[in-house]
Amino acid sequence: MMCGLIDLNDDTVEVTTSYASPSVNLSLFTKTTSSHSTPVVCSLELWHACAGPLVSLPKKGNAVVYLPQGHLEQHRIYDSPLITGVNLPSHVFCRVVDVKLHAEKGSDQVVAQVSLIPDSQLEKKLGETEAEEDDNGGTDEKPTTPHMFCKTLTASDTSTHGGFSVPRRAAEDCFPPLDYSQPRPSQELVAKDLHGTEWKFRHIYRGQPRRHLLTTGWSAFINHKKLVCGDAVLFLRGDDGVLRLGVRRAVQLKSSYDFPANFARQLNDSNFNTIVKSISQKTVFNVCYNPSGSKFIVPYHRFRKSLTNKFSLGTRFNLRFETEDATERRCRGIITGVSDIDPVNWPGSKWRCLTVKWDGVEATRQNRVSPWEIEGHTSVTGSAFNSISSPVSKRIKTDLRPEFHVPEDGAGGSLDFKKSSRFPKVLQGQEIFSYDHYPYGIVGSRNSMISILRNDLRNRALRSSEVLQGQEIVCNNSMQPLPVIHFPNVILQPTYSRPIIVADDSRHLGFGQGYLGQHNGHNERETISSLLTEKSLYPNPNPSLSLKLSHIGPQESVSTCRSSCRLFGFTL
Amino acid sequence: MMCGLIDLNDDTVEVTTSYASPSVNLSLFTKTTSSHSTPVVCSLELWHACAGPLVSLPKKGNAVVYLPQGHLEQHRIYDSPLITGVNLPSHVFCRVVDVKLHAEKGSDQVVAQVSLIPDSQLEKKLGETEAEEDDNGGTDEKPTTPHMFCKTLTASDTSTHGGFSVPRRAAEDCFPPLDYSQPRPSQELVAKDLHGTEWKFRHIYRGQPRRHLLTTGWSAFINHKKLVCGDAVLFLRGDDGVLRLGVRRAVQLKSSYDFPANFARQLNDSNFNTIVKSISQKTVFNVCYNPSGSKFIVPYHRFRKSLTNKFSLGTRFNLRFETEDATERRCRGIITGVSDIDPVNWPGSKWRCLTVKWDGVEATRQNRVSPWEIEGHTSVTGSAFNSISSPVSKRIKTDLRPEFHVPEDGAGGSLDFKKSSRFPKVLQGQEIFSYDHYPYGIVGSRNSMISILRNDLRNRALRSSEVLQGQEIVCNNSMQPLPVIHFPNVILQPTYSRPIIVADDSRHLGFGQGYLGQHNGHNERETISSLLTEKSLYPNPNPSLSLKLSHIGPQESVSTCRSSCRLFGFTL
DNA sequence: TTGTAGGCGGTGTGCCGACAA
DNA sequence: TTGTCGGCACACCGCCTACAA
Repeated sequence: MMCGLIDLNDDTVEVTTSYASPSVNLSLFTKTTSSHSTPVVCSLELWHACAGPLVSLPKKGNAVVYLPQGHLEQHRIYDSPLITGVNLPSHVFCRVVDVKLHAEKGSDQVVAQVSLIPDSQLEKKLGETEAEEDDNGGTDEKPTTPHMFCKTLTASDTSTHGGFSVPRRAAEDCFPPLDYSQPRPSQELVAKDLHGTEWKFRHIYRGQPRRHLLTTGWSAFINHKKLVCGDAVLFLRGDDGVLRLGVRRAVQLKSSYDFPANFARQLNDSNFNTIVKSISQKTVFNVCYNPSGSKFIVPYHRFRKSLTNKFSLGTRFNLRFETEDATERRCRGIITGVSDIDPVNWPGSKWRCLTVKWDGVEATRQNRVSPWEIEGHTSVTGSAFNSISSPVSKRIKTDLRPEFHVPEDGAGGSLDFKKSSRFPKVLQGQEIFSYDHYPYGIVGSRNSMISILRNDLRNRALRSSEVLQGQEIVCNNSMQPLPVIHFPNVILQPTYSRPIIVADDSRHLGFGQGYLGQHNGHNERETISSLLTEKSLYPNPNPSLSLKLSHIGPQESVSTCRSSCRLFGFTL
Repeated sequence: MMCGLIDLNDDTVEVTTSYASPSVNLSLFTKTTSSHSTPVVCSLELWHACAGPLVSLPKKGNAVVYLPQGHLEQHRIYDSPLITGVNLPSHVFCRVVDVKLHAEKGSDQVVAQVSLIPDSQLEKKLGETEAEEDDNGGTDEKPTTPHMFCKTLTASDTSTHGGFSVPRRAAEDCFPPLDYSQPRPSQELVAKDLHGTEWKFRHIYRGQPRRHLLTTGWSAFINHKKLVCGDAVLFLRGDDGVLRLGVRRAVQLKSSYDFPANFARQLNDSNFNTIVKSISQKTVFNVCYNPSGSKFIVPYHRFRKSLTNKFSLGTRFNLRFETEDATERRCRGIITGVSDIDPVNWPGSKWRCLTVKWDGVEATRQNRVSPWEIEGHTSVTGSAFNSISSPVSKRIKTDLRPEFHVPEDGAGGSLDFKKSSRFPKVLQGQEIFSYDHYPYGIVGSRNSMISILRNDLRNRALRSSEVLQGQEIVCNNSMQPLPVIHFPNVILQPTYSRPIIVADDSRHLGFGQGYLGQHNGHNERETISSLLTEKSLYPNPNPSLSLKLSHIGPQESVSTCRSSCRLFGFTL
């Protein structure tokens, strides 16, 4: 289920050592890629822009430590029968033979395929205080200034009712100029995604006051990528003049029909037996490295440094991490213990061997970290949480040069990893939602994600047999099983004439753009689940998801809503 | 990708010999079945009705011959690297341990899972003239008379424009009676398919003259099953009063997204290495037996008999077979040679070892048959092709007892196979199309299959990324890549105000029910392929498959057709 | 008896400017 | 500057009868 192969090699340093060609069978990969036949020469920038600011990748020739334990954790095949009894070292010292960038077909999630070869020389050198290897840190960072912007999709952007509202500066920066002398200038935009697929949009400058809009073509894009309110799109105009676009999801799309394919691919591609064999024979093996998953490939220097660090109980530390909305954040904690997380299978492993206690509200974070993840207590002024509490006035920032910043490297010294530092702040455009600044949007807790709805629900779920998680099948007025979403303790409310969905603690969870019917009026507050059941009655000639609304706001008559729905993924 | 497990065992004779329980890992099967959680107690009749009149299945305890060569042929993994070098006997004598009936999830195609155990006793007995084993031929055929009918779907039946026209006798025979005293009597029908899924339909008796119709719910069924004009549905009311319905496709649906799953399942389920191991160790193994594929499980007696037959060159023979429209037919030929089809891998195999020359128009059939497939020249009066040339006056026949017929067994003696002889003629309802009797339908050559079209094409292909075979992706007026079907040498024509699709030799291939627009008129006859390209231009606000029409019939103004399309599978 | 055509109401989609935050 | 709303055009869906084969 992958395509859009991106060869990173153009951009990497020449590897001084030469390695044998990979011995692992990549036939599955090759087949799948060729079956989609996308010989993509795609933008490295786009991959990194989609990956987010904190994603770092090893480069060809780098020395790294591979942690099988973390790899298994990511792939959730920890309890697979294949794995038990594997006698693998918990830390495998390797050279990076190759790095290839991919994007998952269904979700557009970025993935890197890293080819590693075990290098026992590295383990021997562990104790030595040799000079740092020439990893040639950032010298090859071409000072390209791609014109790009990233915008969190609003309810209107993802509604079936209209198109995409382009921030003015973004349009001027990234899109070809329009002839503003015309009354309604417009042009056709063509943008390539990570897979090399071309998307065409009508770009028009109209309205009073005038603004940039993407109209025709936008809905198809939204549908195809299954984007919902709260996700973000990014446009990027390279020096070659080619317009590219990418996607960053607020919640990782775990498409029901993607999962098995991915699972199979992972099992095949990084089949653990193959990896075990390769490691014992010191031959090249491939791992699929999902940057948003667990970081089981660690720069050698960072790992070595973490070994020399003293982690006494009570030591304070910092940890940088990336939130789901691509914001880089820090949090602080205190080391409370050192112990194996899995003493049976992985005795002596450093993988998440530190138990910690987090400061403040971060207490909900998992209480284990790996030594190389944390940084010594550097004096950071300001609260670690100011990005939450401070009002964010702008939702979008174009990539202006002065805003570049090089992330402080703290104690880790990850110079041998290529950071996505070219677009460090841009992705912060995906701001953390707050009621104050995003009144009709989505409350972005990781576990509450509602989008604007429409009848696609029916099309997609019924015709394509994609039943979404959390849905129940009930018989509705179409007389066929329809997926119905249960919103426990959620109340549907209208805002003006269009409904918004509100949790019973009055948080706004989203709103829809359906039409309010002229049916029997209702003023009571009722939960949606009951309403769905009540409305799922025969006969009703036109099947649609019928919801009753409670009364709120300036709406006089509130009644049944024949909702126009767009709903992709959803947990509550 | 299977569900709808049907246990045949209730209906089979008690097996006298007891066998070890299957040693083959069925976990994949079990998992998949349970994941769909359809603990179906489903009708054996329905399975056989869907399978067609000529499908025969072995029963528990039967003696059979398994031909690995034919198995591999069916699974098209003949050239798989897994298979080379396998040293398997070409004929494996087995006992049937178990038979389980399934239906494929995507296509509703019937499949049987047959568990076999090698039995060397059978091979030893080959030469003996022992009394026939008690296979208990047809004694357990309960004289149930299920009320059923099978109807080939018309263009109107599959159109988005309306519902399903139920033949009167069929409705009276299979559906609960309506209160005809009412002006428009109606009821809700619930019917279970092979998977146990319930489908609900509004059954109404209305119109002038009055007729039975299925309205609400029908479109959803058509969509879900991806049925097109030319396919057939069958309804069956069992003695338990439960209404069931099945599907027979005119052209086997090779859904693009089903295929990989099936392929994987087959590889896993009847993994050839496993089978090879089982045969050498004489343990139970499972094969997925697709009755419409190659018949690689042959009744022991039939196989033995075929060995004793003398097939001298020039011998005339009959062969019964099933056409794609479920009609049982015969054709005649003459034996021209005896030779191994694959002397390298399967020397001495009887699998399709006879080369033959067919009489008349059947010359296009493949020129190899297996000895047990053919029957000696019995005196059959009438042409072998009369079912083609004779006009078929009725498209539907209810299952009236007097119409039962027991198929002649010819020389094969397949008494130890359970035949679907309960509904021998009903499925002939899927008649061979002819222009005379089916003027607006589909010309049913195996390689020309067009259905009514609608915008589902866009929904399904674009949103669900199901691109149909034979389609090309071009940019149309929605500004996104849309699948566009190329009809070489095909001309679109209107009939009254709705278009029909006509081949350039003036055969009607089908028709659509789109609305004719008020755009630029065209009277020329043009091929669709060029029209599609021409109309795929920006700007056009409402994306749809735009076709120009040539002028024909009583339509005054012929112009661009914003077609309402339903198109599932298609080759031309 | 039943296949197809035309009528028509309901509703979803998507482009537009108005308006206000 | 840009998010949302109401209006609107238009196309599709599906239920109905008329008519004719």
